[in-house]
Amino acid sequence: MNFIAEAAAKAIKELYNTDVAAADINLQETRKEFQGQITIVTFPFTRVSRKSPEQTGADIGEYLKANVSQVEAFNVIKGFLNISIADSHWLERLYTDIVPDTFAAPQYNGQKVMVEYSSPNTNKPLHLGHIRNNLLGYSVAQILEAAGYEVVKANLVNDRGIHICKSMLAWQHWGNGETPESSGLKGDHLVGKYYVIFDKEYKKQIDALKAEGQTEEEAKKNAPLIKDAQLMLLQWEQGDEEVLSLWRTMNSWVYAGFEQTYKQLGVDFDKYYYESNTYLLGKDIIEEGLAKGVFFRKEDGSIWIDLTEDGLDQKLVLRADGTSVYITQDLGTAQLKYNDFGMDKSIYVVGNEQDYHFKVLFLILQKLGKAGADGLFHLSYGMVDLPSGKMKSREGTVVDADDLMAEMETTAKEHTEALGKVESFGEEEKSSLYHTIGMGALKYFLLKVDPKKRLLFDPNESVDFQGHTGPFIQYTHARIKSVLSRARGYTEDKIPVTTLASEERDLIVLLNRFPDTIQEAAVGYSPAIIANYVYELAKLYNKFYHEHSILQAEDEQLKHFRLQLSAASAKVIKKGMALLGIEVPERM
RNA sequence: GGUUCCGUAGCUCAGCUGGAUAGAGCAACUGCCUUCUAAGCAGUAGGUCUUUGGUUCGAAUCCAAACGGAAUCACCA
Repeated sequence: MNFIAEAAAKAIKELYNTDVAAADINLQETRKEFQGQITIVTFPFTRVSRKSPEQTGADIGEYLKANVSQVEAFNVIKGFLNISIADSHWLERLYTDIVPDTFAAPQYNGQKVMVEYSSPNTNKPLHLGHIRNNLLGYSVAQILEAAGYEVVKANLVNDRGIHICKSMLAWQHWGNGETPESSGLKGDHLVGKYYVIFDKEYKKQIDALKAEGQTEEEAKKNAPLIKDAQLMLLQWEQGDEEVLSLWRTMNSWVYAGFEQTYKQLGVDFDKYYYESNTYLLGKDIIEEGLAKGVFFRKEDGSIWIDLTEDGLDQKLVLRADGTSVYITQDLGTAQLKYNDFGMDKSIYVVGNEQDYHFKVLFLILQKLGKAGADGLFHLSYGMVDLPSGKMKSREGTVVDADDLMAEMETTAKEHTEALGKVESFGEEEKSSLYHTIGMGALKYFLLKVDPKKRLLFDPNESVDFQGHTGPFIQYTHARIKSVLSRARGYTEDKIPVTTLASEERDLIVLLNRFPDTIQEAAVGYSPAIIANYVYELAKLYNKFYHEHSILQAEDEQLKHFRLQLSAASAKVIKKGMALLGIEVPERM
């Protein structure tokens, strides 16, 4: 709608002899209770017009009508100038922009971006919080790609550390050689089971020591199990073959399990990083920082950075014994990623509980003057809470990812069967439909909310299938496809329609906004913007569908026009949902 | 205690680069399937936008303070 802003700027120049940049003219959509599609707020210009808001609006309106061919009419209500754009302009948009296959196709912007997401620990299965992370990361990657970036999806697997040793140790003690095959358990669940066992036994030992008179703190340190776990970690770091071999075995179980879950979720990665390979990185960066005077060494030999001038604290970056801490690794990994891909931007999809960590990490990289440091971004999302509060894996109050997905499919099946529309479907088509709908409901539920906000999930209240939901949008798509298939073909030619019904015009106006919406979502790293847009589109299409007959339109030409409009709507719904990682069925 | 984030209808959320009478969905109530898929459409009801100040022609939106909630401030990751 740039031409309106430019014309309005010209109008102000000629009418009031004042220069206003077109970009400074605030255009908004006309509210639906008024005539027109575009509204200019005239209050800001009363200063230069020295007239009332009404008169100013009328002046500019007259000018636009006289000088801009697309402007057909206008009305002024208080300080609002509502402009009606001629239907010919909207039809032009439809046929030259929206209908062609190239609509909203990515235009490479010359930039490369890495999106790191998922980044699981290998000692327990994925839960609902990980699902939000995975869906966000995958969707943001799709959105950035659609916005013109070259995208690398990365997964940094936390496959080492004390937590994995805990699972390994418990398995050695109480596993009796159990394997995924022998137990029938998915590998990640099997390993998770031993993590829980470790914790239970560890607590028993703590209680026993406390009964002997030790304090809680002492007991936690002195329990034999935790000492064994620490010893095992040391052995792992020294390359003890027995420990390494068990570690490899158990990790391979977990990976097989994760792969299955990722497949169900429909997410994937271009590059895997493993902490077992990266945990020693970063030490050369510490040296570099010392040399540059960014870091300093304390008397005990530990190395720190002072961030008090930036409103933060002093932060340890290397222990006195020369071993890494979390941030040491992350410094090294950031460098490794940049060396591998040389990306312009690097997005970390990590929960907001790590806000402080990333603030520090990015600040350090900037102070070191690292290439790419300005392109770092922490996509910080809110935790998923249950009505009872936070999910805690040790207390068993987590919503397991695999269980939840299975439940969603079952619920989708029940809903669908109750509606009795799938009698003609084959078994394979049915089960694939249930998966599509169940995952659609879950994904949409999680993605429609602003990533920054915390999310409340009530396991007792099933995810809806009606209203502002994934299945509603999927249904709208299937509904359009059904009409299109009944039409047995339609012309691709431009139909010489002259006037549009209001629902038709509204649809074109909304479809026309899709490319801008993608950009907006990319800038804000927000799938929620896409989710809300697609919902609005589906809602509007259903209104159109209800108000106007397509196949029984007044004449052949109108019928073809409405079929084209319907096909365009289906296309945008499908593309929009794909940006969320949600599939859309041909029929349901 | 310091820092950061959040507070919109009974519930879940949009709206936040300041603009018209604050919008959806769920739940409740009312209509609409002999007509292209009723997982739909239309309607009724539901609001001190946490509170108080400030800036402004104009504030849910910006600023400040208070209240309420969350996270974080580890030689854990």
